[in-house]
Amino acid sequence: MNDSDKSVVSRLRKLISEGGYAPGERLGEVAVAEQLGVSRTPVRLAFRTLEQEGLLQQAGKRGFMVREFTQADVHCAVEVRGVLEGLAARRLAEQGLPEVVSETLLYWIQKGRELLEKGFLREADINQWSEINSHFHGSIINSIGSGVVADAIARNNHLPFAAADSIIIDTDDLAREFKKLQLAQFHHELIFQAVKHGEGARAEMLMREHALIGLRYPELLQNTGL
Amino acid sequence: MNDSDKSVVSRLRKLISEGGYAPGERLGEVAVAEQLGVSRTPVRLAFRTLEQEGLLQQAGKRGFMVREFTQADVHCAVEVRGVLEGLAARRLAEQGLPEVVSETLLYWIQKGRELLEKGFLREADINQWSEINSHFHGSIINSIGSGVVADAIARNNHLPFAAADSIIIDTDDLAREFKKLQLAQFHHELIFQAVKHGEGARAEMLMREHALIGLRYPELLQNTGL
DNA sequence: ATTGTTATTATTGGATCCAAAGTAAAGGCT
DNA sequence: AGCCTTTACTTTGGATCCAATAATAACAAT
Repeated sequence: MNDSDKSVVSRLRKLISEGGYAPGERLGEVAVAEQLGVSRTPVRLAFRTLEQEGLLQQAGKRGFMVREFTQADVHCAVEVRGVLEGLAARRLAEQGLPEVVSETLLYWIQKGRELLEKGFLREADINQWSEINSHFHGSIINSIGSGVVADAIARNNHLPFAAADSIIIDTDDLAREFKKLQLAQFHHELIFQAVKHGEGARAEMLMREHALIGLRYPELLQNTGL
Repeated sequence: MNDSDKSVVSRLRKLISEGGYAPGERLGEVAVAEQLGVSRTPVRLAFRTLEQEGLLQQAGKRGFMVREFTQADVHCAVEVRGVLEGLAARRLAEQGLPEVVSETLLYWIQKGRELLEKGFLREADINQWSEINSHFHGSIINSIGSGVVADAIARNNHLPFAAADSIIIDTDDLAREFKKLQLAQFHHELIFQAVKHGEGARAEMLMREHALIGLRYPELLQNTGL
């Protein structure tokens, strides 16, 4: 298992988002370099990248520290993804859904149906949903004729809790997660419908609501019999 | 007038956005380093930062090139700013406008009034408006209790044409620019009103429309007698 | 002549070295 | 004894060196 294959950036990103460093902790170049078994140079490069991504922030005049996120930050990050993906969906609806994109979206919707049709969720299904989900969203984002929106979303997704596939939190309560995915799948189908019919405003609003699934839905799904 | 004071990042950012390099042009580390009179190291660091900012992109497997932007990119970048600032305005309206923020916003609104009340525009006024404008927007963005939205906006603003003060384009037709600023000022007042009264949806929509001033308004202001 | 292979060159990535700047610590002065 | 100053040390920024790799050019073979 060659560990040095992965770039320093992604290794650090992983370490940070998995809590390998405490929030607010100051990161020294030498310390991290030794820990990762590389020299200071790649670490210095990585720090700049991670600062731009928002995972690190400057610690006074000296070096960087792990950025700490509040509950409000999490909420905002999810809303940011919502409005940005909403923008993408609206534009796609407004400028007309190309046939190839339509087919792609339908393909991933179908994949989602197949995954959920057995009526329950196995732990192994989670990665597969993640795949399906990111393809569905990616297809929309990348079909609006400009990479600017996709870039903005990608940058936001660097915040670990903001990424679209952070829906899955609780692997213990697979029944509830199944309900969540069922709802997400339904959202996908609604969004496709709206985009297909050129209903920009509806597509945008559906997408914005869709983003909130991971945020406020858990309690509701508990209590309603849905 | 020490030129090496400014960091390599900002010098390069300026060079790129002012067209010092052709879009699509490939940038070599050594060439740029020599041009700026520094070693390769700070240039390498800067390239990573500028890549994250979206001004550079990877050129195949080797190095970076100046990213080129289409008309669609410009349009999207402005809309991205619109939805993000719209989100900020909505949240501020929803969670209630704190008194200090209210006073700050009123202060900059007043400054705007004073700048425009003489009924015409001098070239020297442009920088002042830019100042007023960024303070107004900044106050909203930074008052929602999380830096995530502000960060996303800041990253988007790195695209030179997306920044909020890129309203000013035409210094030749100051009469038309005056009309534009008058309208922008009016928008500011409307947005404040909406936020003040907790009208989240209205505040959001006004802000989104406000972002489009630099994009589609020129022709209209020409023809309507407004 | 064209294509495939090889060799040379250019350019980037990583490591190390040196200088500059900041921080902490120790000692002296009031 | 407390505070200020000076000194020592830690840490980062910049430059240079070496190695790895991609691009290019040259050469050979079909």
